[in-house]
Amino acid sequence: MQLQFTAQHVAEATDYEEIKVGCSMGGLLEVLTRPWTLHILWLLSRNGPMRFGALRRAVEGISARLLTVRLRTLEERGFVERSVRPTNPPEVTYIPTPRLADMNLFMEQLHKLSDKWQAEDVLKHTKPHVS
Amino acid sequence: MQLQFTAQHVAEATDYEEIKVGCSMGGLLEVLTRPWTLHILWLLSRNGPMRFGALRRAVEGISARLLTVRLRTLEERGFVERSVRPTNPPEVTYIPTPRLADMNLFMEQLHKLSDKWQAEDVLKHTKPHVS
DNA sequence: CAGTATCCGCCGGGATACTG
DNA sequence: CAGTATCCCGGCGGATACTG
Repeated sequence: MQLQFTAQHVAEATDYEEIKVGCSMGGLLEVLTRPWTLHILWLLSRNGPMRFGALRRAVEGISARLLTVRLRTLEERGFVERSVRPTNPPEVTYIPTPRLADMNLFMEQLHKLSDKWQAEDVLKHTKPHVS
Repeated sequence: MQLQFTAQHVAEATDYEEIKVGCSMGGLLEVLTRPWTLHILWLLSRNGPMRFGALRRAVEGISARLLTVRLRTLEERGFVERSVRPTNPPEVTYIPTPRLADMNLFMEQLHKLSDKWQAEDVLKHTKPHVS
């Protein structure tokens, strides 16, 4: 949209009450922003299929219980497929779906942006005064 | 890894433990996935500048306290600019920055995806059996 | 209007123990 | 290995009251 906003825009910034968060977007955001969720998706979309244990170790600090809960939700939402090999011991692998591949596109974009912004912030922080 | 930002008195009530991801992405995700944050950004990036009250009404269910906390963080991270007109009553407007405009790009993508996925899910639900 | 200060209830999520 | 069941605590965030 627009990059620059003038004082006029500020003055006009009144009655926006009618605009709400879109329904499908709202539900999606609610799921994606639960703790660890994006981290899990980020790992799976970059690494490809991962076993439960590997995921558990990669997502440092998460408990088994919560990882299970998150993966179940992601499975319901169609972001991962759960593949079980009933061996002994069992081997459960979580496989990214095409839907997750779609998400990977903009997760990479966000990753690039985060690098760019961090670089900007570091510059600003190490050079607080203009000489 | 993470920039130190201090808004002690305000932030201490919402002091999340840092999620370790090992790159700039981690700190960003940690901020963005706090409750309401993406909703706020989504609204601002679509609507342009909004006043505090309008934002409060648009982000249905959020309390004034938490909205303030979130906006402070977003200001520190450079996603919004806070503009105060010391009239009586005061008029405070939150203005999207170029950085938020960058984010808008992939938020729109995510929005499109969310619509697409919802449509898919509805189809799958109304047509459980393939004829 | 746009916050801030204070209190406090609730539940998300960790820890632990156990199973197929 | 990949979970599930249960208990329990900390702190997130809402509610309320107040101010410039």
